[in-house]
Amino acid sequence: MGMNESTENGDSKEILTIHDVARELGVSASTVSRAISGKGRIGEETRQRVLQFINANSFHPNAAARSLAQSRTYNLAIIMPEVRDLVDMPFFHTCMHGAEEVAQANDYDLLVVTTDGTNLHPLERMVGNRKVDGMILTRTYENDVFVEYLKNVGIPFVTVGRCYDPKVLQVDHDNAGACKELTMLLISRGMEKIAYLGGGLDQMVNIDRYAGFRQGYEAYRKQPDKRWIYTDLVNKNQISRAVDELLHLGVDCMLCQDDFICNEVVQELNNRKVSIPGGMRVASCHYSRLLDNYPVTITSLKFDIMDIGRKAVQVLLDQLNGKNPRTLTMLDYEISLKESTKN
Amino acid sequence: MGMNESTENGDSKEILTIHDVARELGVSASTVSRAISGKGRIGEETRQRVLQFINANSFHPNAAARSLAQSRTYNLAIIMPEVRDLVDMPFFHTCMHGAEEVAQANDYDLLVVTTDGTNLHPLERMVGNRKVDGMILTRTYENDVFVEYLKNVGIPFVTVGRCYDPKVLQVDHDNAGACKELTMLLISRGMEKIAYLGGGLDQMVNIDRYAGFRQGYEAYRKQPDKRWIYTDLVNKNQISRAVDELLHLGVDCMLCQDDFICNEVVQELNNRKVSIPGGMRVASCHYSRLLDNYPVTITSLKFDIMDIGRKAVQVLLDQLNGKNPRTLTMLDYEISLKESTKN
DNA sequence: TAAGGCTGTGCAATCGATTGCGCACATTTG
DNA sequence: CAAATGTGCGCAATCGATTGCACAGCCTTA
Repeated sequence: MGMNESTENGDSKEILTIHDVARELGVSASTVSRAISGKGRIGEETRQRVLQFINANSFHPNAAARSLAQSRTYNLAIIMPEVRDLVDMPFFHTCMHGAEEVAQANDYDLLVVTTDGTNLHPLERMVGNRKVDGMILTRTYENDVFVEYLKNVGIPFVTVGRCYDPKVLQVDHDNAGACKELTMLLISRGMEKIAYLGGGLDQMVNIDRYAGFRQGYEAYRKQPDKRWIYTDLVNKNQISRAVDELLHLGVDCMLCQDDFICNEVVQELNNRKVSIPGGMRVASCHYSRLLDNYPVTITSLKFDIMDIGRKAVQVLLDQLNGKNPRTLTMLDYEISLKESTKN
Repeated sequence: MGMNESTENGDSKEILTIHDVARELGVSASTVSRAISGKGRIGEETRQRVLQFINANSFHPNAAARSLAQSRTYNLAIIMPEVRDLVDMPFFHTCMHGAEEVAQANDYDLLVVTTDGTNLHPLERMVGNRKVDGMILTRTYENDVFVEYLKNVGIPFVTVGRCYDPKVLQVDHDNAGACKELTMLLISRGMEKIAYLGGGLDQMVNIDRYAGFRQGYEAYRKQPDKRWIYTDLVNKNQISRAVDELLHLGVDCMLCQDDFICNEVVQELNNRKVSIPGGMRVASCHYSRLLDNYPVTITSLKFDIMDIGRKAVQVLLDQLNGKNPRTLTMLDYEISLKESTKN
């Protein structure tokens, strides 16, 4: 071995530090740091030399040391509901992937944390720990404990979906606007008696969609009959009964709050041999591939869920970088008009 | 203000360091550290006093500082496939939640990283960074680049699902064993001509299930007819054609590699007005709620997917803690015998 | 040509924990 | 009672980056 100690032995298993790099290049560690960060004064030539070496040896500065020095972790947490309610997990997961995409593009990492919505402990640990720079809350309720806690400790965070506190950073689709537009469209297509099938008004999204439905009617200076409106459907039996009652009442169209309810409604109609759209028109305020199962294509609102995660991270990063993002970010939607509402 | 400077001002927004705690208690930082970690020599009384203070003030040691000192991050990464193939994302997500559950229980955090399966860059960053102590690979292929890379750099990792390299830590359900048992059960129930509908033999799980099917036949010293066997079904059309052909061949039973294929098969049979189990028996080597949509209940294998994530983290933690876990961990399954295979 | 400004770089402190070592005191032992 | 052993705790170095400050060398400018 004629070479010096710093010989790389075949494959470079040893992970370099900034000092190794400095020594190798005959400069000081500060210089290397400045070359990487681009902050501080440094000669252009030196800078290139360092950068080149770093790329060639795929050096990455130790995350812990950097965090400690900068008080910044380059980590974000996304708080997910527990898996129990599997039905709408795809929403959260898709959202998560959107978040991860943007995080990764900005050299941030995303920690997943699931909670039951009441136990603050995991959050407290992360906050005390200083393990993340900010958080994304994927599901919040009225007077949410997490929201209140995070406001209190002053950690940057964003809610996915509208938050009861307008001062909190939040990203959402325009659920109300979308449902209003859809309702108006249905009315304009000649539907006179539109039933609304919803449930779970403890969640903002459901509140907004229902409000949108009402606004759609109001825009035409009309009123839906109270008997056409359900806002407490949470299981199959209730939906089944609602469908029965609405068929008796002779409504034109069943506007479903979401894909699950819509899926049930379509099946109930199938079971009763009611054809769509011949015997009944159906629309959904949210699309998912659940609605792909049927021979008839379903009119629905389409929200790009990944976008919500992407935007949430963007907003959070803006906040962390001192740009002041708008408090409420509204995302676009699309109305997909299909056979199920042909008149 | 008669009190000293360290007065807590209403709510304690300031995050404490170990030194603050030490000063407050009139001990040294080392003592606090030892009280928390339980390592080193420390008097029991002091220990309790520190612990009590820490709990009362919800102190958590700074993660970055701890990482730096210990060269341990208490982070794990889970590498997820890209969202493109949404169909089997639920598997990965469920797995992720299992992993997160055990991680959280052990005061570890879980980073989600999605990759396209070829781009090493995100992994290289995490390794160079030292941002995680170990990784979980949720999907691996023959001679997987990630597996080879991680073996090379010597970071602890576990694969979800069987790995081509038997020396790698891996956690899986006993797919082969389960399919063998299911096949035998079907044969024992009088099915003579069992068709196998599968596809995607580039993935271990599919290879294993198919192998299990063959073993089930072999255990009875029988052979399935070649024409009953499909191992290349990847889209609806192919499945539709396969169902046609198999109906012509007059098979007894259609054993489907997974829930998606099974779902298609059931629909195709419905479309052709073939009743189940009257006209054809159907079984699936994997259950999901996709199979809940039908009036007839479907015989299937049930694997607890969260378990696979849980176990993956357990194995990884064992590895990190110096216990030598077994290389291959096999998980239990359940055979759910339902109407669809009544003879 | 001396004074002042600018540039590139290194020194050394710092972030907040962990941990080997040594000291003081208490307890046991011959 | 002196020596040996054990216990509890503090000192200070360490992990690997970042960053304010000082200094050397060069370029302006009067």
